[in-house]
Amino acid sequence: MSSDRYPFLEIESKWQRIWEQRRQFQVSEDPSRPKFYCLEMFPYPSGRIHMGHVRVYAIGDVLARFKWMRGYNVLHPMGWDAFGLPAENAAIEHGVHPAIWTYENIDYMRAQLKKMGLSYDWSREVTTCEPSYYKWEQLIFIKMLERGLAYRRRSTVNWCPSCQTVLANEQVEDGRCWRCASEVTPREIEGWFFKITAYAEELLAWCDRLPGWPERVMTMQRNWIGKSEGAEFDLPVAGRPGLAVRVFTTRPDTVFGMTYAVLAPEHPLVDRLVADDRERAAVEAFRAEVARQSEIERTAADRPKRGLRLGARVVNPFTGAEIPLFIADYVLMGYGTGAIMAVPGEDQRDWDFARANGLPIIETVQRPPGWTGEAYTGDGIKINSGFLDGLTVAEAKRRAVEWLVERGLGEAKVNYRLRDWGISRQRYWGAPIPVLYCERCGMVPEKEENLPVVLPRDVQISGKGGSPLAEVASFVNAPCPACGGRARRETDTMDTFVESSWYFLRYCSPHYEGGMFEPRAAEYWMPVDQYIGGIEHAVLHLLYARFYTKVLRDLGLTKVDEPFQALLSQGMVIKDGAKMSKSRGNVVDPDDLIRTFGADTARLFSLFAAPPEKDLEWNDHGVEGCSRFLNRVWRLVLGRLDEIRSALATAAPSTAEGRAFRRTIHETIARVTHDIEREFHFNTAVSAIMELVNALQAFDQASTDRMPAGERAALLREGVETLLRLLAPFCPHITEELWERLGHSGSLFRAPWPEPDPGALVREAVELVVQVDGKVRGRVTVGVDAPEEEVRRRALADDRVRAWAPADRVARVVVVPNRLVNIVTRR
RNA sequence: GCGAGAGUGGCGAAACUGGCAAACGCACUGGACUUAGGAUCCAGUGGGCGAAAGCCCUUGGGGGUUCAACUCCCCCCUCUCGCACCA
Repeated sequence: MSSDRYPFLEIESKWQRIWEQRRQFQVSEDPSRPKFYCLEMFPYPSGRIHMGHVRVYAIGDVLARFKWMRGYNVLHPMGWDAFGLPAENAAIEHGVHPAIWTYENIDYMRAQLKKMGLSYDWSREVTTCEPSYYKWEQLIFIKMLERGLAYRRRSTVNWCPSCQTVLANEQVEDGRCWRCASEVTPREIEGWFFKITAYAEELLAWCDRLPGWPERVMTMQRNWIGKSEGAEFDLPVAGRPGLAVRVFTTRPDTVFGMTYAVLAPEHPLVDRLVADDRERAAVEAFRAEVARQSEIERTAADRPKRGLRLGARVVNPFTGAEIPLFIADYVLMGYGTGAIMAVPGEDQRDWDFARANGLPIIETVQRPPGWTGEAYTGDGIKINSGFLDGLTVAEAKRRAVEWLVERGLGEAKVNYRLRDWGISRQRYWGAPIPVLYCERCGMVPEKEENLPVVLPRDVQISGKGGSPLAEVASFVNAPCPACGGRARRETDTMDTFVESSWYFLRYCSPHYEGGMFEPRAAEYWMPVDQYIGGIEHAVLHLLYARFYTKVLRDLGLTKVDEPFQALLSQGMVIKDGAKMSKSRGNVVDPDDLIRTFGADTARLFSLFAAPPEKDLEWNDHGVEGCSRFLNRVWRLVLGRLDEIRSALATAAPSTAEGRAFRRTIHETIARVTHDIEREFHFNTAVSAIMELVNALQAFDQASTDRMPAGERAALLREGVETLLRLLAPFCPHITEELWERLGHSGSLFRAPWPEPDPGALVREAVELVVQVDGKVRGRVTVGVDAPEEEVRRRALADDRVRAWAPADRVARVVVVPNRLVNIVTRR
């Protein structure tokens, strides 16, 4: 089975060694050359790489090597997102220290990646759990603290009972922990936040200015930021001067349709509004009922809305009318003011609630004719709305806000769904938050010269809850940086998404000791020209990194507004229709794959089987096909080695057959270049290369006697050398080896990417399809750009065409130059 | 419910700004070479009718625009992903 295969194991390790010895992919800033920063999302060192890694790194490597060959100075780094919970869980389960577990995994996975033959500058490897790395984010934390961008507050947060820590909003999916899928529960806790909301508007605005990002991701980010424009104003409580319910609405035009108002159950005003013990008891019972529902139940679709009518009433300032006031579970304390005016005529939720509770419904927008729906949210002319009558919705919104502002009752207001990023984690394996709590001075940041605050190694990790750091006296007890008195260190660590929010900057100067990164290096390399990673980070890492970059910019550290120029979000690797997972037993192990078929085959298949943004269905037979293809290339080149080596470098064919073959070569160059550069359609680029191999083989077999030997050899050489160069980014080992065996001394990756020769692309003649009434009935061969009259005459002269379209029935002839002729007939 | 994307052979997929649907690969069938082959090479392979030449049909369904529609427009169906009481 293996005797006919090319010796991929030897060849691959040989070239991996040579590239490393030559430091082939080490780069430095070189202003004389255009730069290209190619980055794939760095992995978490979970233990072993999986097929998803193989795919994403193969995609990045094709791009990086392609850019190398096109003359770019390519930064292509790799590192480790090394802090995180699995390390700590491993410690709890197996008693191994998180650091040891992490570094062992890194060593293993680095070796695996090296076996893939990836063009990384390994001298820039970054590991985020090292003090020399997180030192700088501690420094930035202090600077953010000074500017109010980092702050501490008590709040209700998402608590994962299994991970024993707080989660950011972005890390909760369907009410469950993004990592372990446990149901999260609300918990009142003191914690640290980054003020990402201060950048909501800018993050949103730039969503329209990143054309290199997939629309899908931008839409998810826009929705996540969730900007809504409207008005905020007071509804005075009837008979309680000085007390008012502040409401937010995006539809100030509908104020005349307000028939009741609603507070969130936990709204602080509720306690002041209850009239007596009986009402208080009812409120408490209602609150308890709401609290019993889990997050998942609360957000389930079509949940009936439940509410409790309070004795207090509020006044609609526009009409002076007193309306009832409720607390209800469909109003959330966390958004807007935690209170709404209810307009059942124009809001479906209010409509549902009004119907269930027998409340009146007033329509304030003229329905379109034939309207049969319930609440109407479309555009139209205002009715039943006092001074707003006759206006459009947009005009009425403006006028209503003016009215509020003139009377000092309210104002225009923009709300965002985005919340500040909770970064405190009550866990050990993360970067310490560099602040202390002094008995006299209160909260005090660590002095810059004392950074890094190093995470101690010697801890007891029990998993019992609470940060294990709290038990380490030598860590916790430290002098106050302000007064020198007794202080206790913060024992929360930072969310690991903080490390990944700036690693791409660290790669620019990974050994720089004067700061986060060397400004000149970052100015040269940033932004990342092409970022590649999974869609699962659409509102996690990709939003945090954008935010953090803007913070660094505003601290004067970088000039870039956005970290990632372009984003390619690759699909999953699936097998038998489902994501690969141990429990399904459909996992393909990259080690096995590389051992059996070699890295070039593994790379080729993962690039060929599907376009990068789509899911890739793994198919063992398909892998064998790719292996077969590489063996064919191997035999093709070695079988003609002497002939090719003796040939002239370029061919000037004297025969039509030779010219046709040379045209195929150069058309392939154009196709492959276009597919890689413009579209990232590596699958079609590979198929074009396969077609070239087929053409080479056909030429090799057919041309032996019919062509001068020198011409044949020169064409074979041009074909084979072009093939190797086009295939090089995909399968770097076999192509380097064959390139060397052809007698080249330098690396293939120092050879320029081929350019199509315009002269070779010229055709003398083209075959046109002749259609009659849109159906193909014949073909004619004419000169390129033949005059329309001639094309028409030749098409009509074709025997078969005449049978379908006799001269007397021809109504019209459409000629598309160099493509086809369509003859339209009268019936 | 809202938003985004997608529906093409037995399978993964191609088809540039409307111009030969199914490139390339897998699988399958037949043949060659072989002691043998699951290696390699050659031929075939969307469906139907036909001995063949050829004819008809076919890109989720239905309409439309056009000389010409996988591609553009309208309606409908299905699937995937994201958001989901955000006022």
